[in-house]
Amino acid sequence: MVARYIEIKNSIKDDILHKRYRVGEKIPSERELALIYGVTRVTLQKSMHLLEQEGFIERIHGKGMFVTRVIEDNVYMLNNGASDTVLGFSREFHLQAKISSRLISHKLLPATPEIAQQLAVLPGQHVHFIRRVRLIDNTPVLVEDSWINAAVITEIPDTLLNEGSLYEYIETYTGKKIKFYNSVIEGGLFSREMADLLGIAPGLPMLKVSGVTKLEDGTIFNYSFSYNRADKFKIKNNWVGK
Amino acid sequence: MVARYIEIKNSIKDDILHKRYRVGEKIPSERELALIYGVTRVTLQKSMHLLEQEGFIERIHGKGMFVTRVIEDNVYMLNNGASDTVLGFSREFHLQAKISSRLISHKLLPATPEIAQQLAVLPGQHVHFIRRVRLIDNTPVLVEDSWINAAVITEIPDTLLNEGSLYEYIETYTGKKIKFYNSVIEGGLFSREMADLLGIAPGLPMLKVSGVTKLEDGTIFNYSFSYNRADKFKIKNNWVGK
DNA sequence: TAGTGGTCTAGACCACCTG
DNA sequence: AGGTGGTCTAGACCACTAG
Repeated sequence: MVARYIEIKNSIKDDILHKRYRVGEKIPSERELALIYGVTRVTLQKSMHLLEQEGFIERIHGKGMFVTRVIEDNVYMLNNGASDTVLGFSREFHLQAKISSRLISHKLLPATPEIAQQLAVLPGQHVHFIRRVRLIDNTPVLVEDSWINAAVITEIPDTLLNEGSLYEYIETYTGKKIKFYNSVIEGGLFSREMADLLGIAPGLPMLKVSGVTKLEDGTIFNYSFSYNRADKFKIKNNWVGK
Repeated sequence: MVARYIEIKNSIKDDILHKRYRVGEKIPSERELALIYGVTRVTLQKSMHLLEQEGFIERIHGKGMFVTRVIEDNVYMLNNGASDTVLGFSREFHLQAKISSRLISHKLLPATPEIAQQLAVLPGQHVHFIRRVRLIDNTPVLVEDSWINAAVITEIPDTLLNEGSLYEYIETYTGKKIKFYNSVIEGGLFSREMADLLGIAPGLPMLKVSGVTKLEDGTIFNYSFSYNRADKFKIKNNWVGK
């Protein structure tokens, strides 16, 4: 059950990605597009506001809507903001490159006070601890530590952690979509331990992303840290006023 | 002329910040709030979707809307996403701390091809080059290089660059609001040159933010790089699905 | 079943931009 | 003046959650 305004947004995004509209070009007005797609202006506006937030168009009062210059790059974008859903690493990049993982550790542990607080469980409750090195085209690019509430996800097969998408597994396992991802990004340097796992020199620059992931019903299931090679990742940020 | 849904959003945000609603607490339903504020549900929903994006509440289908745990921290947040407008450094932090600047350089130069492309002007057109060290409570925390289209802003007083808010000056100068800020965030290490300007050791971790700033009519007026001490700044990221 | 948020309609008027 | 996006109304029905 996909909302009409999402379908329309994706349809127009497709038109932009397939160059049916060119960069800088004016696309049809709200009233025209509403007629074309057979919806009211309110619905169409929801689509276009989304598309603006995702950085594909600019809406300019009195003038119209224009296709934005798209940033191409040779590094990967964490959070390109161009998705309706929280995808996770595998689903985010699997179309662009070969994604794989090396499982370093997977244990069931009692939650420390800090972990318990972040996962909104009682200290001592069982949580999965998972450490993985993640690779793009067979090059290690990041280390990820995840704590997962074992009351939400009892069983996590190790084969999945080496190959599949954990987020996809959790969505099918729980029957709920992932909706929230609140994260904080910091800059830092790779420690000896992390650098060894990635096969690089310690002291190189790192982007650290930490945060919690929640299902659409508000359940927190994941608290994670990822330590990303700063030469491999950037973060895009499309700020639109009002 | 402030839109009603912005007023309502700010009113409820205020209620949260002043603890009139507590963390985790359920706030009144859309229908109740719409009645209270004397608007329709559609208008009220615009307010609440904004508030969700800014990370103050979570909307949960079938349950209600809940106040989110607010992250407190001893470092400063670049892009806390909690503003309707692009504020710039001075206006972003002046309520939290004493903000000042040290003007290192201010020249009028012909645009290089790269600068010209970013500012959407012809190479050789005049642009302001401004380098400033910016301080929070008298501690240097970042170096910022800005290129500003001199066709949009002819005159920039040096006193302003040492004391005031450049963005505020530009909004009054042009009579237009700043609407777009498209930026890219990277991790890196401080070079000798930058470290000397900040009075720190080279090789310390840095967050580099580069991007262009536009007015509400789409005019690009600023192309800038800022080099931020990674021990002083973080970036918050509230991802909400759909 | 009752209450919640999610989506959508068919209008209306306003503010901004261009010729 | 005519076209554009920005805001807002007064409804309606659907999907999810709880008791």
